Amino acid sequence: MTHGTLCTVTVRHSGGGQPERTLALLWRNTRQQVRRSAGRRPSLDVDDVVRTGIQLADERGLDAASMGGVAKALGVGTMTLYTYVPSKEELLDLMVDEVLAERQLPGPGEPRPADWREQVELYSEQTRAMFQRHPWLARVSTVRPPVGPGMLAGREYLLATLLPLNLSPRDTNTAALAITTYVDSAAGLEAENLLVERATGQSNEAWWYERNDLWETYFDVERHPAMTAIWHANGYQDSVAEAAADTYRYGLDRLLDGIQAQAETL
Amino acid sequence: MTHGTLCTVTVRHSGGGQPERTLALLWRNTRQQVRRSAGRRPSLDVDDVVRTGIQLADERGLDAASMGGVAKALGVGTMTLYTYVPSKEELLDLMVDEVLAERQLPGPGEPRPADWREQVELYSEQTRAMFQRHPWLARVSTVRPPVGPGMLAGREYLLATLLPLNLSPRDTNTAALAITTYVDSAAGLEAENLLVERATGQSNEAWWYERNDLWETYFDVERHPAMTAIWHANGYQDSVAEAAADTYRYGLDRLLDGIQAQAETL
DNA sequence: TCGATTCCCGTATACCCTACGGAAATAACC
DNA sequence: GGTTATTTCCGTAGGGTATACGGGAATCGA
Repeated sequence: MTHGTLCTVTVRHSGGGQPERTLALLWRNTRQQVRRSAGRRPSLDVDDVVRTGIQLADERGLDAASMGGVAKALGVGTMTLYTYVPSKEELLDLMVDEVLAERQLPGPGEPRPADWREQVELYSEQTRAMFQRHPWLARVSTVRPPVGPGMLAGREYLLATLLPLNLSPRDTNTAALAITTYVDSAAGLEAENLLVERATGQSNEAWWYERNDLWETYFDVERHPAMTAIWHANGYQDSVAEAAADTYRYGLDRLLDGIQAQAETL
Repeated sequence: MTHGTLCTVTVRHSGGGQPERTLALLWRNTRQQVRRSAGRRPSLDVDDVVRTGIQLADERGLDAASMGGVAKALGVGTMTLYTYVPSKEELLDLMVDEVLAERQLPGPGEPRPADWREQVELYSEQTRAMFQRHPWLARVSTVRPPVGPGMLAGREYLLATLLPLNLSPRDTNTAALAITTYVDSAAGLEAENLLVERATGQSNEAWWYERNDLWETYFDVERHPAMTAIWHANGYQDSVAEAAADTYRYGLDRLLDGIQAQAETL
């Protein structure tokens, strides 16, 4: 491999048959452990493993957070990790919920912005910052997510934000899902752009420039009049990063406009 | 591995340094080939490889579309594929653009629905159906996408749809990006739910049922009043599939409402 | 001191992608 | 027809991944 970078992404279909163990790990900080009596003392702890995985993924991409990589960073044998974490799937679950919990969202009873849109804004900004800190999140599937404290806190906050709109309970839930779908996806795209630039060492602009042949050799103006019109009207952003940021803002604003309009006709 | 399934997903950061070759492959059907003079006759053809990759991914998941798997399905040695396709990255690019091109969207001058919202609807339904046919698409990164005929046709159609709204050129483009972001993400989530059910052999409802401990042991009603309220008001859908479908519809409708409102105030 | 218990981890298996280089087939030319 | 250039075919090997297995090492209670 010369320039291209290959990322292998592990997708959690979590549990592997022992959901109780996974839940206990996810919620490990809400119950205190029973000190076991006999046996060798552990040299690590689950949080060490999870933290190291996150750090490696942040610095060198999700690939670096392999079982071997994490073990080496911790100075232990690869198989040692399996005494702390049942599998790579679970480790990824734990990493995800950990960073979800990093978002600073007010809990029930705590002070928050007055306007519901500003509250959603807070959610969206915290989530966006999370993706910027941990761009590998964009590569992790969100179906059957880790149902840990971080995920539940996010859902709770967003639902609480929407309750005052007095939509039907069903619509309130659906609106929250629509918002998270959009925010996660747009923020993930934005972060992924950064990640790919760092991982390949090539700017997005250089990538497009390499593909100049497209416009000169293959692009047919007759078949793409709208693209051509937008192009000539200078409708395309100068950089991919700018386009991603604009899209994020614009789409979220329009989505919230739509939800607001629906709430006001009730 | 007992129950859990691990998917390794290859993410294209395409090109690997030879963008001309990639473009030539993506647009292979728009220029006719020059018949080479000497040398052994090929027993396959790029389309055979791409089609087989798509078929395997459809039937048995993206994992099955490995170089070895595709080669075996074609009855050739693994390394033979490399005479048709420079790498796995490129193969995935070709698979993606192929299925993007499957969408039946009217080109310039061809008849289409009168209302712009119905036109967007057509785009969204075609895209959604595409994700249902090829759920592995949800696992493929869309940054630095394959700029082939399928992708360009989709962008052209959507932009043409939005032009009559008379937004600024910049906003027209941004609105199109916001729509594709939402549609791809929501449709991808929906398809992925199906995929995971098929891959694990476990329904989403069974998955949640396995996690009953969450509510009984870990869930704190005090810290999650909004979730609890929605729950008691029967706000949660009965099935994950239903929730995904509702979210898709609701979010797209509100997003289009927002765009329409903006267009009408001009 | 002697289990019992727990942690540590080397080895082996089964995948993955792909660089390399030689064998086989074909066409053009002499 | 023989030679040569060109292209396809693909076995082997190397380096990556996750993890099942089983034995060795450490620690506590009795």
